[in-house]
Amino acid sequence: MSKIIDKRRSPETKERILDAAEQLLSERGYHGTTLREITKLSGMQVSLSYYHFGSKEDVLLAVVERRAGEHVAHFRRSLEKARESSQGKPLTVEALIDAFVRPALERLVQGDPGWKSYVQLLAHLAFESARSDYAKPFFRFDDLVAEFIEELKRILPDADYKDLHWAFYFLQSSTTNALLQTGMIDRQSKNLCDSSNIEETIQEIKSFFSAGLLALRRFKP
Amino acid sequence: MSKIIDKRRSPETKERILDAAEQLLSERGYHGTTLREITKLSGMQVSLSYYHFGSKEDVLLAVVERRAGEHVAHFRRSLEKARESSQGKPLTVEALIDAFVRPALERLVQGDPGWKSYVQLLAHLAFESARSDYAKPFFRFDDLVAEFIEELKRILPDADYKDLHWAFYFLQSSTTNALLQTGMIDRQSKNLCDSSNIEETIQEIKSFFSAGLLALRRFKP
DNA sequence: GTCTATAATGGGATAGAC
DNA sequence: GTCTATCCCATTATAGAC
Repeated sequence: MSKIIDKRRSPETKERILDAAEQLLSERGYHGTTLREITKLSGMQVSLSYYHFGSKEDVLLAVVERRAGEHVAHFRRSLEKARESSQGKPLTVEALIDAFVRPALERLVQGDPGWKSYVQLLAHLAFESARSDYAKPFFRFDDLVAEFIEELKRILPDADYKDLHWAFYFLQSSTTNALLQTGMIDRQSKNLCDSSNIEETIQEIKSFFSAGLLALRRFKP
Repeated sequence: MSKIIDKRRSPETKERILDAAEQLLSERGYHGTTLREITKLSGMQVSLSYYHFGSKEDVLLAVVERRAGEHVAHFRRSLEKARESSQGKPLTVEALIDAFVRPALERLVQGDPGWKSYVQLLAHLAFESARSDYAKPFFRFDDLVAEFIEELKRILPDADYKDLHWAFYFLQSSTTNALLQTGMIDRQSKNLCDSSNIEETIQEIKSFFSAGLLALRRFKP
């Protein structure tokens, strides 16, 4: 009882380091962030990050792994819910797109700032996976994408798989870019568009991409 | 005549450093690249990069500035050519999209590997401009985008400016992502789609986005 | 599990001879 | 304009006391 606060609680320490790492990695990138900054922000010692995780790359790994399962599960539930709502009938294209873009985009404005950092970090990693070693091990979304593509094929049975994949890829690109909230579209449109408005973003994605997808049906017998 | 090769030619030195910097910065990012690596790859001394440019950030700046003028001019010529081909009549949506995506995408496969590095570096900077200080000063594309939007409005006079901006933003996102050649779509589609095939990429972008854009016309009076 | 101290390396940047 | 040498500091990572 000599101390009011007992700092010796490993679980909290780990979480605090991960929280700080998540924030800084998403803001500054892997090479732009140091363990000193991370541990300083978390109020911990540098050596603790080595004790708990092993190396800098392991910290990044732990940051991603901490939420990865729930994140993927959220997508899957979202697709399930959409299917249930349609009661056996094929989904509408809009409902499918909504089920795909909402789980990630809503993280930007819902409660926990850690989730916002997480999805933005993932978005950056998706783009950096083109070049960087450390960004590769994180992408287990292929199965999930395959499920969405299959659902699309059910809605648009006469569309080519190839065209469907390309279209879905464009949807992914645009959604991932929207997650970053670069402010580019606000600037380009002289604030006619508001990328910080998530419902506006989702609505524009849905109406544009559903039109593009539905067109795949029309001219291909 | 005591030496066969006279290394003391500043113009060449600068260009060599810029060539190496361009390549490494596009492959590894700003924080992931060191001046030591750059000058080593170029066969020069570290101190020369300071003599010729001033700082690491100035090297990045010089890399971008070297080609920026020609790059923007290339876009503008591309739009001009499309207008000329249409002989006074409004462009087709497909022709406009082609004029926008081709200048950058063709750099990936046409001759000079420096240009490929340059456009990929720019693509990365576009995404990093969300967070990184050093990436901001590079984007002078707003006027260019405005011209494309105006041309779109001429083709689709009954479409909202807001929807047009969002649609064009999705086109930009998808094109920029395609420039990175992450291989994601190839993997997701089990090689049904080939992102290294530039004509396939351009064709898919054109057919998908022209359908989406044309739909903006239909349901909005 | 947490701390202090320190190793070992590599980073950006500069001085000064040639 | 180019070279060698070096400064100074930040970085990842580890050793060892508590």
